[in-house]
Amino acid sequence: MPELPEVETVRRVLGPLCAGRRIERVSVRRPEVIAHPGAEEFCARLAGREIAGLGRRGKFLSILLADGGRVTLHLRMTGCLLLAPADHPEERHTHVVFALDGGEELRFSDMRRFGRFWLLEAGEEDERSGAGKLGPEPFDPALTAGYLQSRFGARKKAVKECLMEQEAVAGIGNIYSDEILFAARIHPARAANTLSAEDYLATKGQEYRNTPYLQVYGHEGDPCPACGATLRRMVIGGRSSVFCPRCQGDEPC
DNA sequence: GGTGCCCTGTGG
DNA sequence: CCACAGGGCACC
Repeated sequence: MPELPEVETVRRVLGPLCAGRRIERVSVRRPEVIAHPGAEEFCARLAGREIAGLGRRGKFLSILLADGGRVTLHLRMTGCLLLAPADHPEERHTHVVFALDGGEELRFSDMRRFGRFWLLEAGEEDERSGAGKLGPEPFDPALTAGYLQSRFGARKKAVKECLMEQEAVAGIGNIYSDEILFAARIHPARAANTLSAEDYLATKGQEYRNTPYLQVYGHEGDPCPACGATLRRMVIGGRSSVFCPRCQGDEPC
C-alpha cells in the first residue's frame, strides 16, 4: 500500500494518538520482521519506554521515544500499522504488538511479511535500515529542477527508475512515479539523459490539484484523463508502468 | 543493466 | 493454473 503519501497519512493519524503513551510490553510473533536487534532484545529494551510521537522520512516511519531512542520501520508492500483496543480481535497477519498504557495496542500486520523494524538508541546512527541515505523529500526546497538534472542528466536509465531511487528522491514508488511522469508528459521508459531542461521544468508553476484518484496507475486500457487516448502498460525496471502514448509519447525517446 | 527472491493473496 | 501486486535487496 504505502508510498510517501500513505506513510505520511499513517504518521498524521497515529502520531497524536500515540504521543505521551507508555509501551508496557512488546510481543513479536514473527521474529524475522525485527531486523535489528534480535526480537527478544527488541521487546526487552522497549518495555516501559514512552512514545513522544511518530516521524517519517521517505517511506520510513519512526516511533520516536521520549528518551531520544526510536523504532524505525518500513511497511514495504503490505505492512500496516494501526491502533486498536486490546480486546479488539487481532487482524490477520499481525506480527508485532506494542501494548500501550490506557488499554490500547499499536499493531503491525503484514500479509507478505516484507516489512521490517530497527531499534536505535539516542545518538545511534542508522546504518542498517537505509533511512540514513535517503535523498531529499519531494517538497524539500533543495529538490529543484537543477538538482534532478545534475543527478539524472547523464544517466541512461529510464527516468521512471531514476525517480524511484530512494537515495535520489525519498518516498516515490511505483504508483507515484507513473503519476508524476503523466503530469509532466514524459514517457516513463525515456532515458534520463535525453531529457531537456524544459522537461525538468515541465510542471513548474502548474497547479497540483488534489485529484483524489490516480490519473494513470491501474488504469491501463482506460481513456487518458487528459486526451482520451487509451492508456498503455509496459514493464520498466521490473515494475509495471502505465502511461498515455499520446501525451507522453509513443516511443520512450 | 537485468533477474530472482523474500511472502501471501487475488484475479483472470 | 499462472501472472501479478504499492519495496528493496542480493546476485550474475
